[in-house]
Amino acid sequence: MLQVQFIREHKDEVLEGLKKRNISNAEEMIERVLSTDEVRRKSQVELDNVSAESNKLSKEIGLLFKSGEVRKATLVREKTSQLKEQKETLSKQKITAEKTLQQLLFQIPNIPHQSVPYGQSDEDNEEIFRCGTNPTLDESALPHWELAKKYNLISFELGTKITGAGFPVYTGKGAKLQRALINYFLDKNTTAGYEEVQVPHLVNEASGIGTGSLPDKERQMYHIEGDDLYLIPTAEVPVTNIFRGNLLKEKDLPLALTSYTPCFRREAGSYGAHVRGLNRLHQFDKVEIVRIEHPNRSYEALEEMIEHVKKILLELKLPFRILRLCGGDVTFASALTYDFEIFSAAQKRWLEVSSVSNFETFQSNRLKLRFKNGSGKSQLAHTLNGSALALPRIVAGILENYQTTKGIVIPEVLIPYTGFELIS
RNA sequence: GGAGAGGUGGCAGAGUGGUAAUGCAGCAGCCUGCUAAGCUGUCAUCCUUUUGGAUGCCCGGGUUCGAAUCCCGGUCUCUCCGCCA
Repeated sequence: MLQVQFIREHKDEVLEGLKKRNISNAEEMIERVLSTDEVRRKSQVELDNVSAESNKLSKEIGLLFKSGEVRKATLVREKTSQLKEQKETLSKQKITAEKTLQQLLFQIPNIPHQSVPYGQSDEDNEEIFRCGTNPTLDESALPHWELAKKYNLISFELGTKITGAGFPVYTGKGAKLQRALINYFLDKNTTAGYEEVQVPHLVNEASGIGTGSLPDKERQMYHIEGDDLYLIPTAEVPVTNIFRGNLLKEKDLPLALTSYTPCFRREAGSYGAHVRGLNRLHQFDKVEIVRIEHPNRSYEALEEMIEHVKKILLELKLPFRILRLCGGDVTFASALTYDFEIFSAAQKRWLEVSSVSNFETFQSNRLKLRFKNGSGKSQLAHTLNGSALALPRIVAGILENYQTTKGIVIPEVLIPYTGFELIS
């Protein structure tokens, strides 16, 4: 959430940012924010004045009673009833304005970083890096869902039976490969300085709001009605919320955490051929990295995260590219996002396996996540996160790209984790 | 699930109707010949921004001229009992 003060003082910058996101009614939105803010401030001033007056009288009454001047005290007391009424109306006015403002602010996305390119959709994303050669498979090459069936690695049917579409069951070496990847990712992340944490997979409303998953994207999260909890769509939500409401010391920064969790997404309305197999699921596993940074070096941190994810994909020897998301594609809360896509050779398409973002103060403002800076003032920290990495599409990529006539070859770095070299 | 106790600033910790003590840490300044001590201010948020004012004691209501303090509802934590992986 942007700070009103920021919008007030950087109106043009905000408008430019919203334009980059192709928000057509940006001017109208901002005008409404500013006018509501004005109402809010005005009613606050009025309320403050009336309250000051009534406080003064209250004090007087107290003193009069103390000195035994009961009659005088009663007289003054009569005066206060009018003020009380005024106070009530003004306070209602103020609260209404505050609530309206809050709702308006909830609807305004983060301002994209200056390096974010203009664009409408994912087609306008800017490729900034490409690595590895796409393997050329022969005619008999199979997509991963066929391979999964052939080698008994994943059963989509079983998942459908137990739960529904999009909830696969991993079996035998498929399950083992999955676990190997999780351990491998966690090891890479902890070696790079991220502290491993295990967090709840259900979160409350406040946590959802804190990271920006609520209130706008309720449709993406599964909601547990009876207890009013949400299944996490990503570890980002519980992990970042560890620090909700914290006032950190400057020397505590940066904080770096990693966590493995399953992720639950409703993905309402997305069906069809390109969501086959592991391409898009309602439940999947992911290892996430999260950082809390000093604003001065959050973009440096973002670069470090990019390099880190890059290194992992290079080790796995999967062909990949990095995209800088354009204004039309960058997510609501993010200022700058880089997507990593691997090339899935049998499907002949790119699959997103990681998304690394800097949210600047957008989340920390909601979270009230601050630190005491050098001059003793509290200041909002920057939050960042990224996948390192999402499992299913990595599995898809390995199955497809590493398929041979003998079977599926396990990438070398994973062999210590799987305990086998070949799936046949 | 039942019973009891409790939730106060970054932290510690007073305050049981008269408007948030005190200590530690932090920040700024002053002073002082020794990595220290002392003094002053600052030290939650918002508005005005110059003096100032308002709000804020887990959340939401209520009583009162006035609520951290009293009443009602909720929530979380701790202790005990019960149940249990």
